[in-house]
Amino acid sequence: MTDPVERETTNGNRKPSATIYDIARTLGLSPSTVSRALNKPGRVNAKTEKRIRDAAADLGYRSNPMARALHTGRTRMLGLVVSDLTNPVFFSLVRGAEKACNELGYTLVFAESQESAEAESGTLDRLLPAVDGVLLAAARLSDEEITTIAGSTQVVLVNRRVDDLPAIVPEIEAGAAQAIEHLRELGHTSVAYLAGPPQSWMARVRGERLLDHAVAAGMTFAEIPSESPTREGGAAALRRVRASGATAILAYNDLMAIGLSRACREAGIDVPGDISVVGFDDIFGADFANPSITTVRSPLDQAGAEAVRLLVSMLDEEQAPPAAELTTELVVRESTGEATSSQ
Amino acid sequence: MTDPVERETTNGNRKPSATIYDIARTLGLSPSTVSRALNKPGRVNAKTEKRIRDAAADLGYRSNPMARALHTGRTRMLGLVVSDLTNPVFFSLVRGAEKACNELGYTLVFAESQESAEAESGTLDRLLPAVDGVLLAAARLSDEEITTIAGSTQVVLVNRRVDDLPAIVPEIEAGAAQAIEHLRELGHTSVAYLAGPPQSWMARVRGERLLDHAVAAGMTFAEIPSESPTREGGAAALRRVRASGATAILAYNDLMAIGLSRACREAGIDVPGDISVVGFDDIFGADFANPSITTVRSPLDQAGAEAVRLLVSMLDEEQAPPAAELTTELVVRESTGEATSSQ
DNA sequence: TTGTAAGCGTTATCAG
DNA sequence: CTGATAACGCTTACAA
Repeated sequence: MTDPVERETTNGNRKPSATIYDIARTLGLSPSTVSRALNKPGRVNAKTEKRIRDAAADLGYRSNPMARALHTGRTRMLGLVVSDLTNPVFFSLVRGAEKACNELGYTLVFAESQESAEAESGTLDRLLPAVDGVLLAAARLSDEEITTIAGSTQVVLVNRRVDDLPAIVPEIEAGAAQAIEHLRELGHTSVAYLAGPPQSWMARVRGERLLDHAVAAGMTFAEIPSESPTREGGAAALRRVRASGATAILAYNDLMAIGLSRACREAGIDVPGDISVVGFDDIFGADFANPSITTVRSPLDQAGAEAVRLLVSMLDEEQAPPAAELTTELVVRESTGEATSSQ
Repeated sequence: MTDPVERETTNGNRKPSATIYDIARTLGLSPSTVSRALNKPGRVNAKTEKRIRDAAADLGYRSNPMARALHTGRTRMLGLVVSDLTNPVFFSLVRGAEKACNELGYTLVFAESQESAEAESGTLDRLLPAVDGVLLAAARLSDEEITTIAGSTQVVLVNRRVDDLPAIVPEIEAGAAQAIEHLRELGHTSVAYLAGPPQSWMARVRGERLLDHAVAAGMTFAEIPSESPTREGGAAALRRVRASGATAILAYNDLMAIGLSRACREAGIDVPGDISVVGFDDIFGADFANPSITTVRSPLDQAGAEAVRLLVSMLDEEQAPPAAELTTELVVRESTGEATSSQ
């Protein structure tokens, strides 16, 4: 086992990279001095520090994160758990998170909590002990599961709230208000919410706020259940959408809005001529869909970045940074228009 | 430092999770027995093994991957480096890779090699020592940079070739043939390739193969440069596209195809009436864009999964698994039509 | 079948 | 300012 040749075979072609011991040996110093020089600049004689740095560069030294982690208990890795990579909303989230991680010197570890919690537990079991904390953007996890996770590691929720756990959630109230106001201006008096999955916190809350504002605007409001928060789910809801008699539909997300408006057109129902459709999130494609989708944009990339910053500040036991406002914005496109009195 | 209270404060609320020592102690066994029981089923008395497993579950034990890695040299983490998360092609890649990782008991670590190699080196420096190997789907990395990386860790390239490094690349030849054949059948005799970035291996090779087949089909072939492989890049190429006089455009990717065909419509040029547009990849949105895009689909999710499997087999020094054929498929939609003799 | 002990590469404490 | 030395949690000869 101490035989270098033996190690090499188990290592594949990965040459055993240099350690602080190697540096120490070639310089006739002690490993602890090397460690200090590399991590605590200034606490070591300037000249020796330089010699050490040069030697390190020479040998192509890179500190072994595992060894460091073993001692410090910190891996400088953050986990990101999302529920469904198929949904483009997560792209911006991932992107924002990855960017912030980089800036803060962290590495992003990735997991998709597909399907049931059972199925994914293997993934989470592997993920959790490897990271200093996790971002949870997993609508499918139950509150209990989340509480459990929060018991064993630092957690920041994204797009969801559970108890008092730290969470980054773009404003929902304002978005609902903007959407309803837009429809009101167009003369709609009868709207329906094409709901997301009942287990989804965000889907429920959007529905609630939409209801609030619709009522306040003196509108008729119906809630239409759906099979899944996807394009297929949106399309499949067509019958109930028609049956509702509403002149405007607020879909839980853009995926459903796209699916629904396409299904409408295929059924000979004009969007927005016969019916208006509003989505949420402003995902990739909402602008070039046919019709393009009027939507309430959520700054998910910012949310990802904010969540990372919050998590890191928690790890460092600092004051949380002043959370940037994650404001929502109505983007008006082709899928909404004047209410038709006919129908 | 041995004081538990002291540790707790540095740990935040993360309760110091149980170790094999804890299990050993509560059971009056030795740590090595516990380790064996958990990792080498069968090499320990069945009854004690059960006791150990129960105790482990009881204490909520999870093995510390860092500690294990320190000894074995294997972290069971794989890196995935992509060049630009903004491009939806990568979604499927990430998804496929994540899925395969799960199945094989690996964890996926994620990095975006945005911008120049300089900027990202910090990221890579952090990533490389933490993983057992990397998937490189980074068109922006130079061949030299890739060779360097391959010198220090196991590497599998995706959608690209460099020297003899292991690579997963969906068939290109067939895709080019399919696209050209489709246009030939529609009567096009004059086509142009809206090129991707010259540094991109895939962009160059697609151009070459397209040229081969266009020539073989007796077509006129022009290559149009572009600013960037994005929707904006596609739209910005409109002038040169018109100037080319080609009746059909083969865009380097769907993003460009979408951008171009939209720009055409806005300029009053009908797609496919006046000009046909073909894309590559079949990204999310290609089917609901307006017009929907005829495209050569690459199975990027399969590619991601295959790449992971290949990498893992290399790590285990096994025979590479019989690589599944990554076949390409022409998806005909609205953006292509009969060639117009006018123009 | 089980226990003992060494070592993986760091960091941190405590002397010199 | 620098050098021993003891952890960190786990695996694996080797011994019992």
